[in-house]
Amino acid sequence: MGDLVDSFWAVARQVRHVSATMLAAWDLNPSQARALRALTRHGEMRPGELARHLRITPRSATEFVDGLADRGLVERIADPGDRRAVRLRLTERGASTAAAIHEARAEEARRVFDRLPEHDRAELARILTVLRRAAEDHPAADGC
Amino acid sequence: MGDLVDSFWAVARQVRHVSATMLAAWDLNPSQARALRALTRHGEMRPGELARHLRITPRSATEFVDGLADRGLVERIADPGDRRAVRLRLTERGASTAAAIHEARAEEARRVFDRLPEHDRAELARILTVLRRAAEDHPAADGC
DNA sequence: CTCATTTACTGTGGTTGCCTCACTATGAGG
DNA sequence: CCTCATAGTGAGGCAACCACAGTAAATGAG
Repeated sequence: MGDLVDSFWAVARQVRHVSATMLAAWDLNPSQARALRALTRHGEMRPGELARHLRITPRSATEFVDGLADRGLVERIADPGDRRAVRLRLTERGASTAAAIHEARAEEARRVFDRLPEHDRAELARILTVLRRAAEDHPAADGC
Repeated sequence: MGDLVDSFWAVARQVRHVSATMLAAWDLNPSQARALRALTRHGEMRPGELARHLRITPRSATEFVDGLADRGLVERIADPGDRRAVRLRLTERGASTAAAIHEARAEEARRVFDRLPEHDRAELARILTVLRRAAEDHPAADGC
């Protein structure tokens, strides 16, 4: 039964490896990719909100945004209603990068999970969904 | 299909969280636990070997061993056949700690995977094993 | 209006967990 | 011996986070 955890981690390592290899192509680390993704999903938001989505401190969100802004993927714009605040918006380039990454994620999934027969893949998806549901007493952070 | 990866990570986060909580009880981080485990599994070994098992550099292995030695869980003993080398041995306390962690891992697995009906758990185990096998062209690192 | 309190972000300066590089001591082959 | 490889480790660095404190602006009580 501890074996289940072992197997789980073994597969997780594979997925992470494939994933990291893929992201390297855009010179982004996984966290930055997550940030990009949260922005794509939920649209314009403030650093504090981003922090909550990624489950990091606001201070760290500032850094992530710095990194993404340096690469021209997001821009900080003034919040019209609150002059303390900043709003984060994907640039054109940011949006297309996010889309490309999303596409590549599917490819990545294929590379790892294609070894499974169709039926098993569906089973796996179903079972993981059950596990996932079960834990989401607290609302979901944005995916990894 | 990218959903599969998402679900996978969502569950991975759960397992990691439960796992980290558990390890905190021993004041060990996940890497140290892995080291302990490798030593339990494969017995006495040298720091270089440990590094290979954990897929870290030999330099980092030195640090891990420092940490474990400080806690009295492993000891460095002289290699009889090579005076440059050191052998790592679990102390009594190290061995029992490793056993306790192993036990707790099973408990942890139960806590996450117990929500599944018996049948699904078996299916999951089977499917993960297939995925795991498929990737082990290069030999497995030790768990986690 | 005015002042205390709260909120939003960010500068400074850790800590952790790894790495690279270079060094010492030792072993192994010609 | 002398050279070259190998085992472990000291020194120092870098990335990804964190906590704390500061600044600027909003908000609410009197």
